[in-house]
Amino acid sequence: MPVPARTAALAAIHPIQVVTRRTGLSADVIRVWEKRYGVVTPVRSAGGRRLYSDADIERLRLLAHATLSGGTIGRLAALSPEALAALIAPADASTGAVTGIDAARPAHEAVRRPSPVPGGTAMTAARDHLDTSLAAITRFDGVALDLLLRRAAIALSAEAFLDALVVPLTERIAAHVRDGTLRPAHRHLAHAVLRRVLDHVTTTATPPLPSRDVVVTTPSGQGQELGALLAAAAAAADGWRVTYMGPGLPAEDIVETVERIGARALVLSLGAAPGDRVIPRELRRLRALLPGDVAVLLEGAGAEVHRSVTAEIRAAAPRDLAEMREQLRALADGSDDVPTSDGTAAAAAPGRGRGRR
Amino acid sequence: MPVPARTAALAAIHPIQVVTRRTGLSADVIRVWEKRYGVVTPVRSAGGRRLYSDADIERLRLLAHATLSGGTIGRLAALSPEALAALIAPADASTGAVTGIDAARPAHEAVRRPSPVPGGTAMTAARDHLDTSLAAITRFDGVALDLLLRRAAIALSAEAFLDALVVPLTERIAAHVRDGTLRPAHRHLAHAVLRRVLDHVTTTATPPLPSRDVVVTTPSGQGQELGALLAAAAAAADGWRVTYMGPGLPAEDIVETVERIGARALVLSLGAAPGDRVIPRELRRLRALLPGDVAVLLEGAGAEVHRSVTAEIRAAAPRDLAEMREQLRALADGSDDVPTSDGTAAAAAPGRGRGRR
DNA sequence: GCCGTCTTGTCAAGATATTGTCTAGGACAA
DNA sequence: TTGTCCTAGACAATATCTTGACAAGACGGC
Repeated sequence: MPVPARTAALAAIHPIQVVTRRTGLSADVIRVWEKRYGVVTPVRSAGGRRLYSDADIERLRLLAHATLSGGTIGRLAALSPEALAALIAPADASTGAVTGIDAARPAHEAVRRPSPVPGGTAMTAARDHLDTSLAAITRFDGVALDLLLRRAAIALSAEAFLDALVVPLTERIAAHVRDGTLRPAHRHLAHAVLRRVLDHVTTTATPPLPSRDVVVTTPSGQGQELGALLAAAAAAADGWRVTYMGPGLPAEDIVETVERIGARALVLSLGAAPGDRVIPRELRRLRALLPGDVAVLLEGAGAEVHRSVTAEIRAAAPRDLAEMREQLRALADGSDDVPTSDGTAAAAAPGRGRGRR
Repeated sequence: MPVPARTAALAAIHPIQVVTRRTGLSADVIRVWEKRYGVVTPVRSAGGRRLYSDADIERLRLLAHATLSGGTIGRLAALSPEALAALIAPADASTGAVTGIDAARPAHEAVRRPSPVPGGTAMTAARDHLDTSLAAITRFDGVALDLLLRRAAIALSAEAFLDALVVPLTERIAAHVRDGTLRPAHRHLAHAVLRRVLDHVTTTATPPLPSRDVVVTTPSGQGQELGALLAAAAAAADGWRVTYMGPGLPAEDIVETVERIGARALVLSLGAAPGDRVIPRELRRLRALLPGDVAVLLEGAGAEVHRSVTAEIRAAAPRDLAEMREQLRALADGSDDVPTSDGTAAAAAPGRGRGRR
């Protein structure tokens, strides 16, 4: 195996506690795996303490994921990193993306993925994270929440993190604020942290190499950006190169962004704002200005509210993140059609070029 | 290891207490780190007292943050600033990104980074960053901009990064959009990236230890959050523990946040919105609800616009970041003796040792 | 189905290593 | 004089290490 020439990455300097955080394994397990199966061979400090390299950590994390999928460590321990990755990839491709981030190492290869279902274990794991996160919010501990979420993003797959943790978390927060268990200030704090973490997930999960481009934003008049960030993170974890533009973009600027980037898809996040007059107008203007072959996805509660306009501008309206993923994938698989919620094919006027420079 | 002749331009003039304030480390720790691990080598005054340069402080802050993630100071101390930064922001997927994209040129160029912190040339260094950043914006390259800014934040000191790069950059962008050289879409892109980077700077610069707390937000009706993030980053770099709450917070929620956290100061960022009726009302409500010993600072163009209210609610109105820093520092110095009129959560009483962890 | 064996994660105890804080005695600065 | 800073050493709190034991499942044979 070729040795990467990155000094920082080579440095084997992480004490076991860091490995604990980044792999989700207990220190005991890490040690016993080393002793019984020789999964890694960390160097030792002068005082005899184990010092792990990023590569060690990466391998441990791969193993941890692989065992979650059912294999026994005794057998997996002998496998090469490639074999491990191959084993995990079919079950959970997003791992590759998120993994690449922290370990700064593995390639961004397998972006394809068949079965989206993370599995029952991931759900229960996510529930734990959910409870601890809520506890942190309750005691108004933003730092702890930040840490917990980042850790969860690593421990869980990107998909599980978003679907089984972030989404339920925001819903629970909203519910608690409604029934008075939490104050609005709690929600603000949580949202501030969530924005930060989601932004982080998005940028780190975004594949560096040229790939399918998608622009994510919120139309003019929409201030709520959590949904947009969620969509951005989901798209990024799914192998799209995301350009996130923040909330409240006028139609002209959206169009210009899409054209300059040459994006194939545009995801707009719409909060529920019944009776809103601005949004429908912006959406119509958007479709008029937008190249015909750019697919438009309306994410969030607002898509339901403005359903007639949604149909009118030939936009897809995924019900949730899972549906959005499917539609994005359909888009990526070469078909220019995005299935709309009611089944009609949306978008795609392949004849008209988009006139890129 | 080349030993660069230290330019007198970057005066090493800070006594240890300033370092204490700006890093969140106790004087004991700073001294013992120097003695045991040689993390910095401050010059001495005629009387034998340590005098720290800004670069020293920056390094100490990086180290303090790096230890937070679990690394042991004994090993971290030997690391280069680049390696440290990579450790703190393991999310360096963007590095891989650009490396991969223009892989045409050898990676060495990126690794062999130049100029740590030249004193008098700090401004020229910042000018370079400014130009390259503007170029990235012009060609609509958000990924490159992100990378450039993060690098600059490491290469320059936090102060220089904010004052000599970010602030001028936003001004130049605004000017270019005005005169038509850049499109609004460019500005949106740049702001989206800037928000992300500033948020990152804020969190990484915020001292992990209990220290003086400040809450940064934007009052209800203010959507623009770049200024608030800028102020947050500046305060964090100055040793305050920042709780950033995002834009558009109603007075009640601001007050509740301040009280729950036990913050000593509140920074509100106000954009220029002449004729605004909501802001003055919110500000008055705020002062009425807020504990009397909480200092209020109004940052941004809006403070000028609402000058009468500013005076009425006994708020400071710094003209720029430098002035805000001064006022914050004065607050930090003076309040040692100021008794808390209200018995709420005595916060961090400085002076004696502060509890680690 | 039942029972022994193997696998695997967790825990305990006793010893070291590492690190932050504190004390004491003295010097310097305003 | 008073407050800040310096050095050196002592000390307490964590983190980690090693060895060994053990419980819960998984598995295979009867």
